[in-house]
Amino acid sequence: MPELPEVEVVRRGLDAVLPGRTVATVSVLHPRTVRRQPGGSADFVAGLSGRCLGRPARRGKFLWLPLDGEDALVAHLGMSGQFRLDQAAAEPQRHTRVVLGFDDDGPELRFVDQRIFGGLWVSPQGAETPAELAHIAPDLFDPTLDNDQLVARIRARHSGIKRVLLDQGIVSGIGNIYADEALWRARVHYDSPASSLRPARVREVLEAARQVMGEALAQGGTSFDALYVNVNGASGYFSRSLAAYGQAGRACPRCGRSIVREAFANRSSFRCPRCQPRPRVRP
DNA sequence: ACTATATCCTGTATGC
DNA sequence: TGCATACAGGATATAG
Repeated sequence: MPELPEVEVVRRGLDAVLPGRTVATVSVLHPRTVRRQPGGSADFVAGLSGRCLGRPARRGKFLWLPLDGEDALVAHLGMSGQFRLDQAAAEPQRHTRVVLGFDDDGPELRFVDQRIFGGLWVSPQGAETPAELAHIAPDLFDPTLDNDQLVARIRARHSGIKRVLLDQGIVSGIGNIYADEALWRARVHYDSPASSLRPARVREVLEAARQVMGEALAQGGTSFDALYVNVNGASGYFSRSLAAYGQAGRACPRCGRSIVREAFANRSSFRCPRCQPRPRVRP
């Protein structure tokens, strides 16, 4: 599942190949992929054709490519979205949803997405920051992030700490994997009320999230299967470094107790029962 | 305003 | 073997 490190790997892959190239052809193979485009496929094609791409930017899990002029192509990978750069003659991947061809001999850009939770759209005047992302908070690597203000916002929430970490309007880029890993590193239970954590504790959680995502990025991201790969189709290697996420029944790398899996908000949460005991104050 | 949940989607794994 | 069910979980609309 692409979270900040995986999306950043993709951004870097696109950055190496796309800037300065001009879109010649746009094929929308599944309308759902452009569901956030006002005017649908026709407006998406019209908005991209003939445009020259700039350097890709990212906020949290969102990517965007400035277009010549002031607009931008915005992308979210969702659960299973991939950008692939392949020569036009190469066999198309199953679940290819959108293809951009260019006016040169370089590779075409394919958006492949099995589950279609991802999407693409053209944001008018979105080159600087797309208006549709106004509600997405800065991520932990954003130089404009105000860490003290973030700590205060987190502590102002009446919800469990993991729910708050996953709220992209508070801090962006963290998903289920890195939330569990950060909480394991900081030895915090996912249901600890955010408002009950001391500021220093919240800072520790954020620093743990920053660290684990930084390490994951250095290893090319976390891949469990072919659903997350870079623009060349290669997997990242961080899954072998996970301490908690997906490790139910395996020994906690710190204390040896068995990691447990628990239902959490229609999904799963993994923790060490000894390092991350349930807090006395229940939410 | 804030919080929680249902929903979208498809391939894979598991159970009977 | 075949069928049904659970599961993976991003963002968002909607309900409370």
